[in-house]
Parts: sequence; structure tokens; C-alpha cells
Amino acid sequence: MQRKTGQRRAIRLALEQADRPLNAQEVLDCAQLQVPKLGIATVYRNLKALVETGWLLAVELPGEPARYEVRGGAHHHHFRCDSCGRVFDIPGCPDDIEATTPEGFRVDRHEITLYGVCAHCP
Amino acid sequence: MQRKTGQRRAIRLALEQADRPLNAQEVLDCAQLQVPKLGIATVYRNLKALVETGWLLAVELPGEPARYEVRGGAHHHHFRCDSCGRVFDIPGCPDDIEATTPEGFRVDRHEITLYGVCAHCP
DNA sequence: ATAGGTGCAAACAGTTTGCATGTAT
DNA sequence: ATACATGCAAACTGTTTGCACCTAT
Repeated sequence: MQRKTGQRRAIRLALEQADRPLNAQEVLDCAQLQVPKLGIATVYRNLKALVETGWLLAVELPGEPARYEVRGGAHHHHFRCDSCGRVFDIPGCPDDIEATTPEGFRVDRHEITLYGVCAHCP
Repeated sequence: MQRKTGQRRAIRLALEQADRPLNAQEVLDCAQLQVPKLGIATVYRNLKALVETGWLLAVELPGEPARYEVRGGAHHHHFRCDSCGRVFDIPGCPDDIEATTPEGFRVDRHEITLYGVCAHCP
């Protein structure tokens, strides 16, 4: 991740301009507007590297390809619309999440996903 | 799903005897003890059918193959051990989960996964 | 007898990797 | 000049499907 390349810039731009988490294919489609010869392998390599540096956050929902969002604000969770398939950020977090964790288990982190219909869908 | 076959019985038995959600490969390994010629395609076909009838519950964690558990008790969530990779049931559920859902969103269901180290791992 | 199930292998989707080529430094 | 980055294609994993054969009913 030490050189500035056109593909790298295009990939970052795609993620910065998105208003929601994008998957690898969406990043490719968007970044190819600027670098048409961009390949999917390069997208994956850069996404992985950007997650490792902490610039990106991987949003992985069960059964679907991973999405990525620029690590911005505070701890939050996600809402997936069953109608349009898009994923949105949900601020905040319940505070009693670990309440019923069995004795002897140590909880390091958690994921919450809400499913339903978003405000833009009928 | 209308005939009683040996492979179907073996698959159901594997899931009934497991004390945790199993993925397709684990079901195959276990069921093959009784039906050695059992194929993975049959396992997938039966898992899908059993989920559709409601007998099974799919436990899908991001980035890993789906696991399946017999639909038994009450609403619950899951804990994944980062050390041994096994998944355990966690009883109960925080009650203020939908608290910060934005206006206009309708929440139909939710998934919570805790990550950490289980009681059996050092 | 016959519709439903099975096994095998091929097809698939998403992701990763090996390698020759290209390019920012 | 040279190490890092890219593109392509092949490999890989988990899952699904087409098809001929098998079997519970």
C-alpha cells in the first residue's frame, strides 16, 4: 500500500462517494468509470489492504458478499432492506447485549443486523 | 420430502444428536458413519428442504458456511469462539434492539452474534 | 409401475493466488 | 533500477444443478 496508483485512487473514491457499504463488484463497476481496465483481483487486493490499515470497515452479512464502508463515525450496526437489498447504518447499540452470556465466556465484540423494509421502499 | 430414506434418517439423526449448529460438511461426516455412500449434494438438498419445512433453522454467520440446528427452544442468538471456531446458542435477547432505528424503517427481525472465547478454550 | 430421491460430475459465484508485465518511486 | 502493483487466468471453496440410475410407495 505504499504507491499511489490510478486504480487505488479510483477504488478509494468509489468508497468515499458511496452513501452506503458497497460490495467488491459495486466498487469495481464504480471505479471502472475512471480506470476501465481495472480488474476485480485488484479490487479485492486493495479492499483487503484497506481493511488491514483500518481505513475501511468490512460489513459482512450472512449469505451475501462482504460490503465495505469507510470507517467514519462511532460504533454502529446495520439494517438490510428485504425489499431493495441495500444496507444502511444504524446509529447506537443496545447496552445489555452480553447480559445472558453463559459463565466462562468472554465476549470481545458483537454484530447486530436488523432486517425489514427501509424508508424508501413501499 | 415425502419418502423415508436411509440418508434422510441419517442426516436428521446427525442434527438431532449434535449439541451445536453443524455445517453441511459436518453433517455429511457424521451421517456417513451410517450411510457411507452419502453424497454432499444430498445433504444440501435435505438441509434446504428441512429449513423450508421449519424443522431446521439456518445459522448463517458472515464469511463462514451456513450452519444448521434443529428448531427447538425460544428465540436466541449465537456466540462464535474465535479460538475453536465453534458456535454456541445464547439464550435471551436485549429488549431495546430497535431503539435507534431511523424514522420510516420497519424492522421485521434481527440477528445478533457475539464473538470471543468460549468457556472450553484457554 | 412410477414419482421422488440419490450419486456423480459438472456448473456456479465469490474470492484468492501465481506469474509475467507494467510503473511509481 | 527495482520493488511494488496490476491484469489475466487458473485455482479454490461452498453450493447448486442436470441427468441417469435407484427405490419407497
